[in-house]
Amino acid sequence: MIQPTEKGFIYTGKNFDIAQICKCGQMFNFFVNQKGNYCIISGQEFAEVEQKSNSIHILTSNPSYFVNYFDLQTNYEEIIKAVSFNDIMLKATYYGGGIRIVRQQLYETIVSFIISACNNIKRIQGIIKRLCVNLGERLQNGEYGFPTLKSLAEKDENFFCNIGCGYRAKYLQETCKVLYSTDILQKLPTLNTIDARKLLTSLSGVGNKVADCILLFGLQRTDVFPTDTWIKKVYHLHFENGHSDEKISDFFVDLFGRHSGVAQQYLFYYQREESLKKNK
DNA sequence: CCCCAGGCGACTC
DNA sequence: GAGTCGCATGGG
Repeated sequence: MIQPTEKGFIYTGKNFDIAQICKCGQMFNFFVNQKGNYCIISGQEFAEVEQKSNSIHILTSNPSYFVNYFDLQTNYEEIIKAVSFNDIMLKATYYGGGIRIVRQQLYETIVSFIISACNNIKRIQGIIKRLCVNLGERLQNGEYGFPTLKSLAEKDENFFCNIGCGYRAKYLQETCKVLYSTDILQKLPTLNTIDARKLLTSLSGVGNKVADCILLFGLQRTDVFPTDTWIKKVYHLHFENGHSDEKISDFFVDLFGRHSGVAQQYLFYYQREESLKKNK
């Protein structure tokens, strides 16, 4: 399944599509290079992913980091079987069968999803890129890593404003400072999902939806179901009309249980790609 | 010009 | 607890 090479490693397992992984809205710090390969920056680590028909070539100086990052020890075929019990999920898992939930660094996830609030994905990527170029360390290949928490905590509201964060500037400044000067980041992984969500929503700029994304993408809690505008479309099209975000989230957690977060990614990707196609 | 984007916080009742 | 509103900025 995982075979080391001189330049990284090769993955020959199932359920891996790098375009789907990048486009399902879980991470923002990536780009497509001249060869058409997806390049991922996570923290200070970098990987170029070459998707071939029967194998995934991952070029990186830190293979073990990306074996963990891409969640390669988890069997997604089992999860797909478990959640594909109705028509819409059969379609969504067929459509996005190569999605995996990547294991991102916690503070990077918190910062990224504060930026994501009421924002579009292109602009989120632009803001994060500017964060990296302004504050991140330069990597060997000329790209910039994600800034350290310390460097973020030292910046004032004006800095975040100037790189285009809009009204999220204050949230970012406050939360980075709090994360740097407390033990919240160390404590979060030790808490159960309910208590971790409570602690997360005490942070500036973190409400229920952003907290659920942090729980899912930064703390690997798949028993949550982030409800955003795309999920609301799915809910209204295939289930019921109305209801608060909170109720929609509860409905889907009841439906999907411990696989809720993964199911959410299939539905998000399916609905968003379908909508984008129609608008072309 | 418009509406929308992986919402949040403050305020109201 | 639920409903409204302002918030910055850019994509389409």
